[in-house]
Amino acid sequence: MTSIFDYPNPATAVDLAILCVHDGALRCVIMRREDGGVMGGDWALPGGFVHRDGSLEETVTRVLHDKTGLRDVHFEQLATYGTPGRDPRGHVISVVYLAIMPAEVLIKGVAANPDLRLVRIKVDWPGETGGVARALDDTGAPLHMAFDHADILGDMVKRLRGKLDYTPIGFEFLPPRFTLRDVQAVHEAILDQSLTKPAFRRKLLDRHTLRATGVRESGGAYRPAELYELSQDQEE
Amino acid sequence: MTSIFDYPNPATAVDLAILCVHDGALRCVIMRREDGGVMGGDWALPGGFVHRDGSLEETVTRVLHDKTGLRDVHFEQLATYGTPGRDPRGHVISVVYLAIMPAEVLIKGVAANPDLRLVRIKVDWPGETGGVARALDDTGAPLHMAFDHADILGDMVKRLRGKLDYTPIGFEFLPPRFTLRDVQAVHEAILDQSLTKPAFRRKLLDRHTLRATGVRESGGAYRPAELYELSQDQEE
DNA sequence: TTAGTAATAACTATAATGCAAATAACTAAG
DNA sequence: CTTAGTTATTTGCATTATAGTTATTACTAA
Repeated sequence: MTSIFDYPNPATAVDLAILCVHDGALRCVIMRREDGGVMGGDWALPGGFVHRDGSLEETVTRVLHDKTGLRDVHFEQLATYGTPGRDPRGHVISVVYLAIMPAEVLIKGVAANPDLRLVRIKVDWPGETGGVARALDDTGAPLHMAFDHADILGDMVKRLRGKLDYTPIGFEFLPPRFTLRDVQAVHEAILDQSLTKPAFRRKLLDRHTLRATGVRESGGAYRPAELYELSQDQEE
Repeated sequence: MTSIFDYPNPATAVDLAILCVHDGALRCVIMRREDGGVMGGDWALPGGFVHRDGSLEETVTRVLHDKTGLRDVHFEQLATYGTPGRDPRGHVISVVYLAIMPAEVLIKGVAANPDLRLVRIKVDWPGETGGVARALDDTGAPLHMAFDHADILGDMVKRLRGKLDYTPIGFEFLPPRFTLRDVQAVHEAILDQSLTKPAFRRKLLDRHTLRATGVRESGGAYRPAELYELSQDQEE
């Protein structure tokens, strides 16, 4: 019997935007391309092909672990990109996922693989206008992204900005216990604008049900901030 | 040379949620399944496979035209579903798109194909909580959806509700000229709750730059409402 | 003990929103 | 020609949310 699988199908891949917020900026993991030079691009999002009878989520988990050694990370689907010609190897449809975690976790994962770099993501448009994003190295020089990955990173920033106010996604960038200033730093990095402190505090305490732990930050000079955590029912 | 295309890939399909608002309810096109009986489901979203070197957008246009005869319709990506076992024919990854148009346009398209029905979509959860949706026929009886299509319809409602306030997506359900009451009817149908008229007017005239045409509704009894249109710069 | 700094709280002004009523525009009937 | 009936549109007010400023508190370091 003839099956749809006997016809030439495009291949399906999963690409990951592995993210954290560090030093006041949104950062993403990019990977040096092995077969570079075919196009101009030298850097790309880490990814892998979806195997027959493997789920998209399994593929995300596999790619994430293969590249960074990390497990048990929050991820969610961004969008799917399928324009022919976007990959010079052939027709590849990429389902892109965001993987979000605290900076201290991701920095360890990136250190384990010399092909990976954790770069600053910068956009030239305000708010949720949309457009491409650039990946900047530590000196501020832009790294050229392969395929349509600059567009994908732009869509990623737009999505994060849109969800930040109405969902608890910002907390995925933080460890289980965090100060309110930490949350504000995450929001400011993603929105690329400074926010007024008291207004932000109140909005936060209203919208997401945070629980004050009573425990305070330690080690720093000056007055220590209180540590908060998400109350159980809000943790998705 | 060995290529990734020599390995068994899952097939990629595009499924469409073809939508309008009519008679105070959000409605979607569903299709009688040819090979029904394999699972319990008899109705599904119309779809088609993505051909090698064909783009996702081309596939959307093709499926839409093949099933309804319609062209030049607004569409946008919802999400991608790839759990193995969701389709009994084999491992199929579906990229789902929303296609949105005025009711009078869609009703004509559905009439052209006896396998299609335009059914009311109903959810049991408030706001943007999320969950499954049900498809109801004209008598209010639920029609059983095949595969994971009830989940997809639920995600669709959630997405529409989320975008309604912050994007001009609601206007895609309306012809180029419309009354403010028409816009309110679209919002009420999608949100499944009634809104207060003056507040809704103001929000609309602030957020989206509408232009009053000076022309008035004709034919109806009682005071005719003024017709508005989107001002050029807001039309996406 | 005291100065310095950041976290937190209190206060005030402004803007957004929700509700209720009043006015305007039209049809249809007397 | 007038009037009742119905819906569109505008207006005004009460309420709530939001932003910005200032004061207070808690801690470190000298």
